Amino acid sequence: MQPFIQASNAILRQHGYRLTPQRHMILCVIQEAGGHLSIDQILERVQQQNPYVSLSTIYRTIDLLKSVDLIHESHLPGEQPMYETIEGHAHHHLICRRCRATIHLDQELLGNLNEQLQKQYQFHGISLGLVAAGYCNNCWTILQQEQNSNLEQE
Amino acid sequence: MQPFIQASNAILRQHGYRLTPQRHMILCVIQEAGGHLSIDQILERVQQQNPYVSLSTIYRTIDLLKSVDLIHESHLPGEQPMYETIEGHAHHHLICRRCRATIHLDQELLGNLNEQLQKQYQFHGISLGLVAAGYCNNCWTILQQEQNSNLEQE
DNA sequence: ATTCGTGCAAAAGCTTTGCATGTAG
DNA sequence: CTACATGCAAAGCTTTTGCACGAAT
Repeated sequence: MQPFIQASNAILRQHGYRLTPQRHMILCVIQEAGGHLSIDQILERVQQQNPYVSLSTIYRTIDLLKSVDLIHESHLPGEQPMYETIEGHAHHHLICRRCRATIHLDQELLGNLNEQLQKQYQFHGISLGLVAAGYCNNCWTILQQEQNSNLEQE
Repeated sequence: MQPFIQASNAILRQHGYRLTPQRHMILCVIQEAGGHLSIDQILERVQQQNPYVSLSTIYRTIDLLKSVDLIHESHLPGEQPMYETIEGHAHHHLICRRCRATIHLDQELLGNLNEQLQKQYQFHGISLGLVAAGYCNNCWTILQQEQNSNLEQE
């Protein structure tokens, strides 16, 4: 068994939950994807292994995994909520507004911002979420071309 | 008329839209609030001025204002989407998970992150959105007390 | 006259819940 | 045996859409 699953099992048991086959599948699917998965995508991939897993189980499991901090939810404006495993460190995202390509950014980018805010505003248990949206080089070029051809038509 | 409304009007007209009474009210409500407003809160405040404005108008107007970059949407996991005016500069937030107090953070906090990302990933037109969520000092104290009394009951 | 915007009501999603059945400890 | 999990179906929300009326150009 993968160490990731062993660790997850331990955490679940600490909270009084069992690692059922469904929960196991869902965890594996999310981890193997590496990146963001929506509820739909999780359902689809889980059902490839067992078509009888229901959508409500996905929802309930996601809630449960969130509550014990095994997975993290991020919710970009205009998008479905996405889920990914946490595995110890937070991460941030750089997204292309056009092709939706997503680059994962390192926690270090934000330096000591966490402690800074904690001190300055006396907040506790701060979690940071950075979303950077722009246009990747490729899409930027395409957009430029589109603009040019629009101008010519007028 | 406020300069903010004049500017908004100009931007709307540039895109071929009109500044209708409803759109005017919605813009004012969001700007006057200063911080984050949800769809519900916008509807409530708009209807204090005119009870016959419908929810679908709020949705449609919000979509339109987003599309011309007059307002910005942020969507924290487990919360409703929130809206605020942009007014030329990005801003970031520190939010208390319990009392919802919102502190506006300075753009400078993120330093040259923008240029850094631009160079490193060759992205263009990057806008940054930082959301920091935690517990303010007051709520943190209250939560501690609640936890203690829960333990005693068991 | 024609295009744009709104309100209403219905429809469409997405998410949660109640309940009976099944499973693990 | 008891508590926990699941699947199914129904209910609950939030958001979007179709359509007819009204307003602006």
